[in-house]
Amino acid sequence: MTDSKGSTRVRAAGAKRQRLMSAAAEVVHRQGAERTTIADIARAADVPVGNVYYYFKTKDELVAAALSEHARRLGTLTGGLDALPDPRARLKGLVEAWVSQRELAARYGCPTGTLAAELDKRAEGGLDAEAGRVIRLLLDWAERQFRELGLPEPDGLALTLVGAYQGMSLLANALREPGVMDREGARLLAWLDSL
Amino acid sequence: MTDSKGSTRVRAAGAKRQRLMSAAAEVVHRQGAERTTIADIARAADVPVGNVYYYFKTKDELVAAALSEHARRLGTLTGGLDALPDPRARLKGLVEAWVSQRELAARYGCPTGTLAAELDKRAEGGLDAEAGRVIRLLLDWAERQFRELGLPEPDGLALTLVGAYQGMSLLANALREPGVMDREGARLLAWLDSL
Amino acid sequence: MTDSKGSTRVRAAGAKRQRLMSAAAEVVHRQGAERTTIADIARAADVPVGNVYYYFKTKDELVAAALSEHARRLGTLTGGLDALPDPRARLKGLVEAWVSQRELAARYGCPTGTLAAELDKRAEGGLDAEAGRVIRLLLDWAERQFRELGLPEPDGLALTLVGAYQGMSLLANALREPGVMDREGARLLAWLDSL
Amino acid sequence: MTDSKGSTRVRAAGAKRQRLMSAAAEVVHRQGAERTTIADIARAADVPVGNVYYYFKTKDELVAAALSEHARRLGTLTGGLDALPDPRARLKGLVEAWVSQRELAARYGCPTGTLAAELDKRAEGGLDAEAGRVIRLLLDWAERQFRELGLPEPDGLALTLVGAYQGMSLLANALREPGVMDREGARLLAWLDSL
DNA sequence: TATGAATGAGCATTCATTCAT
DNA sequence: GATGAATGAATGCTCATTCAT
Repeated sequence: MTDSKGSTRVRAAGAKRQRLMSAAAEVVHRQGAERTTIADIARAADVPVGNVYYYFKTKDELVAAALSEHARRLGTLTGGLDALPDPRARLKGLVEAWVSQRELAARYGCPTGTLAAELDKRAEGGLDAEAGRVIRLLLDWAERQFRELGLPEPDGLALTLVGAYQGMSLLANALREPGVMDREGARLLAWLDSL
Repeated sequence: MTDSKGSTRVRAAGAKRQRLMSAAAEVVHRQGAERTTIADIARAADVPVGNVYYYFKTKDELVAAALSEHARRLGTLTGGLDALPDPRARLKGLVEAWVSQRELAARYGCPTGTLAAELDKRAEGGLDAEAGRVIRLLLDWAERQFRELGLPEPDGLALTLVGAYQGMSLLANALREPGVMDREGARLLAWLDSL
Repeated sequence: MTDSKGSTRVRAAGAKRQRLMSAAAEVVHRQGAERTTIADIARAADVPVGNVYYYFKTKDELVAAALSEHARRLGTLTGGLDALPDPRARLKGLVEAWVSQRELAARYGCPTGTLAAELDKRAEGGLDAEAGRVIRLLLDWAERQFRELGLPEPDGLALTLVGAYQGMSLLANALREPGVMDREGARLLAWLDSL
Repeated sequence: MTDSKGSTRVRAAGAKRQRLMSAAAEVVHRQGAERTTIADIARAADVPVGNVYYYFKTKDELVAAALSEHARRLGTLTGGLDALPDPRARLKGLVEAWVSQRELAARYGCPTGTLAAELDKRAEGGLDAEAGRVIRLLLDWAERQFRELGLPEPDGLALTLVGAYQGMSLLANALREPGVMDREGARLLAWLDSL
């Protein structure tokens, strides 16, 4: 019931860190990593600029944090889908989740995909590999569903599915047409049913 | 055979501008628009920094030039394919061209796609729409082929084809696996044959 | 006598800002706004260049600060004169103050006047109007004195007085003759007595 | 009657030079010397940038040319007034000429005065002295008229007259009020009559 | 002479990162 | 831990001047 100052502080500190990660995820998705300044993120998280460095030693660490925040959100999504008994239903649920984000996708693209594309242009840091790892998480989850369905080459199917998602997000974004998400989403659902 | 002084100068000037466009296309593809400095492009084109501004008034104009250079190359590619009598063969030729670029795609992604993703995060300038327009060129070309084949919803098929390309490029890039291009390329060829 | 850390910091920060304003006022008066670089002001204020932007977001803001510094000094001058009981004595005190600055005027002109002339050539920014406002302060003060003397058309008299000051400063400056200030100053004193 | 190519060329060259001087006078008056680029003047004179340097070796020479163009125009004005039999009428004619330029003065100030103020802030070049010389021409002319009227201290009267002109131009400009020119102009006319 | 093109020094501004308290 | 302030390297862009023809 009582909170020692210490634990309050720790909790507050943890909250601050989380606030920074969340803000980083949002702002970086919207503006891209390169155009996002530490000050942007600090402002969004309502944390003084000088204080950010207590939680993240470099900007790259903050970008990595944004990435892992997106991974966490992806985990929450697939974790929820795992409750469904049918693997096919899980995959279709994933596609439906994508389509439900159509507006965001048309405006800013897939958070992980666009970040991956951006980070892959960097020579230094190793952040590029990090983005690949998050995408691999998604691929692995999809592959598990396809395998559970007993389909051949579940890894190839996962590649096709996730590739289609990245492609449709990019097109919706580049053309600024959320409708692309609906159209391609419907096609993917039909495809999943046909397997 | 002989060159008047005048035409030499004009040709040289044109050559320099072309050299800058080409350099911009390459460097921007490799480093991204944001991380590319005017100096980078100037160095790659072997042009003094100050002179770049004689040809392009702003960095944005140079990025636009890079984009249109990619559009030009795309035009060259599809223009060549147009010589083929069969639309299906043209589409398959396109996919094969994509696959043949697997190494570049795995390292830097699709030039137009990654640039579109980057530019779409900008509020100012009209550069974002510009990238969309280049992608639309590709979509339109593909749609024409599908229509010539007498297939229903040629625009949707084009969306699926180009989307698959963007997706596979992004995955190959994020995972640093050129093999993705081969695998998905083969699938696309089979799909085209099945239509 | 003792300074808490906080107040020291605040005072130091305020002192730095003031130092920048003061340096800007001086350097801009000497070199003109256009020929003055941020580095010039930073050097004069003994502040690292990059730090200047913590206090003033643009060069224009610094020029505006220089202007308001001059307005402040003008306010100090007229404020001191307000202590005199006789309005005529106040006006003559103003003229005497001008004459006492003869060397500075002959070298660099009236700070506000020359700045106004320079800024009025700019289309952008609202800085031109700003200079006019400072001059209006002087006009208004003079008008109040003339009105208190019960003279007709006090605004016209103020215009004549301030105009004469601007004119003599400009001539003294253009001819590099401080004597112009003495000569015209004496005439103004006689004129004030004759009213 | 016949024009050899040579003389045509010379005449054309002279015309070009004059066009440049005239353009320089106008543009520098409007934008100030510092904000005026060689390209601005070249454009206004319809002369290719590279060619400007054939007529004026440096930008400073062009500014000096602008100054001497203003001196020439001043000479034309006073030369015209010299035709009047009465010196007082000449002086009043000068004031009336000033007032007739009220709009220009309110917008850009006196060409010579503002240029003098700007150039006097320069250490190098000696252009500053040049501006003083043009103003001296005006002072001398006015002094001659006052002397011819048999008035004491004609040089002081000239100083007062020209100073008033500079002052009213500056105020009209700073306040953006052409009315200042009318008001002070009327006062000067009355003053001339009272002498 | 005429002219488009070339050159490089200089400047305002941004921003990640560090420091002092 | 918290915070405003400090720091300096980097970058886009301008422009007077020069060059090649």
